[in-house]
Amino acid sequence: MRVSAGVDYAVRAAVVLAGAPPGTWVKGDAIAAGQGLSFRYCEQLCAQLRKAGLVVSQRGAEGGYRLSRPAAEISVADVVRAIDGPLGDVHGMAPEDVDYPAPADHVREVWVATRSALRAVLERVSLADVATGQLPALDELLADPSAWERRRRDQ
Amino acid sequence: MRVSAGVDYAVRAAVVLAGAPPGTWVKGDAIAAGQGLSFRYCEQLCAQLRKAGLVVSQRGAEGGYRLSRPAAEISVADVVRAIDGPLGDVHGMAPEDVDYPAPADHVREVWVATRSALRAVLERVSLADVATGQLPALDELLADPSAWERRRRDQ
DNA sequence: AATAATTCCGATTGTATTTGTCAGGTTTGT
DNA sequence: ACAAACCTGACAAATACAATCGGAATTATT
Repeated sequence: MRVSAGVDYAVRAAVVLAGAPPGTWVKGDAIAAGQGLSFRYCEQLCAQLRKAGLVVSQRGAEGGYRLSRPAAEISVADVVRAIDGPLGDVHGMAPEDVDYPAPADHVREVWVATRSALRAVLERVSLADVATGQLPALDELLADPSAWERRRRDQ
Repeated sequence: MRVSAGVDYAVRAAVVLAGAPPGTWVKGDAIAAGQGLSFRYCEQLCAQLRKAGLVVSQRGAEGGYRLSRPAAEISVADVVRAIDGPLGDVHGMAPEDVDYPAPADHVREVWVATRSALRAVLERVSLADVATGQLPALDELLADPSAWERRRRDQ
C-alpha cells in the first residue's frame, strides 16, 4: 500500500507536460532536470506513458513529449495504471475475484472498498487539476489536519 | 498501489483470530489449514503481528495465538502496518514530507489525499467488523456497482 | 549532404523485497 | 519423559524496483 518511485516520477513528469503550453514539445532532458530525475530513467517512464497512449513523442531536434489528450482528460489513475498496472490488485488478482474461506470471506469487501477509495481520489483528479493546483475533489480529504500527520507507531 | 500476499494473508489470519471465542488459543496450524496458507509462512506473519503487539502467543501443547485486545479495537490498518509499514508512503517517505519543484508541487496533495483515503477505509474497519461481515463503514463505497468491476484497459 | 539533437530499443546490472522454506531450540501441558 | 506447539535465525528462489548503458533510428538545421 505504498507509492513506488516509478509511479511518483511518472506522475510528476506527466504533470510537467500538463503544465506546458498545449501543442508544444517538452524534451525529456527538461523534464528530468526540472524534477531532479535521472534522464535515462525518466526517458524509460515516458516510453511507458507513450505505450499506454497517454503521451506522444517526437524524435529529433526540436522533438520531445506531449500529452496525447487535453490534460483535463487524463487522470492521475491513468498514469498510475500505465506504470504499476491495475489499481488495488490483491497479489495479482482483482479484489472482486478473490475468494476466502470463512470466517475471512468478508476480507474481499475490504479490498474492494480499498480499491474504490483509491479510485475515488486518483480517477477524480486530472493532470490539469494537479498542474494548476486546483484540487476541489480533494478538499474534503485534505481539510482534516490529521490527514497531514503520520500515525503514532504505538497507537 | 496493490495489496501484497503477506498483507492479505495476515489480515485473513487476524480475522480468523477475531472470529474465535475470546480468550481461546488458535493454533497456527489451524489458521494455515483453514485459509489454505503455508504453515511456515503463516507462522512468520503471526510472529510479526505479535511483535507489533496485536497478537499474543502461547507455546507448548494447547498453545496458539489470540488477539491482544478485543477484535473491535484492532483495525485492518493496524494489521497492514504491522506487515507492510506505514500506509501510503511515497518511496520510503511520508507523503507530507515530499517536496517537488513546480509545476509538480501539488502532487504532494494527491499523495496525502491517497493516504487519507486508505486510512478512511482501513482504520474505520475493525477485525470484529470483518469477522461478522457487518461493514457499515463500507456501505457507501460498496454500493456503487462499478466498485466491483475492473476498469477497461482501453478507457 | 553532413551534423547535431533527440527519442527508441534492448539488454544488463545491482539492490531490495517478496514469498516462502528449513533446521534446530525453547516452552508448556499431560 | 514426552509430545505439541511456538521461536529464532538463516537461507534461498523468484520477482520487482531503480536505474544505467550502448547504439540505432528519426528529425531539424546548416
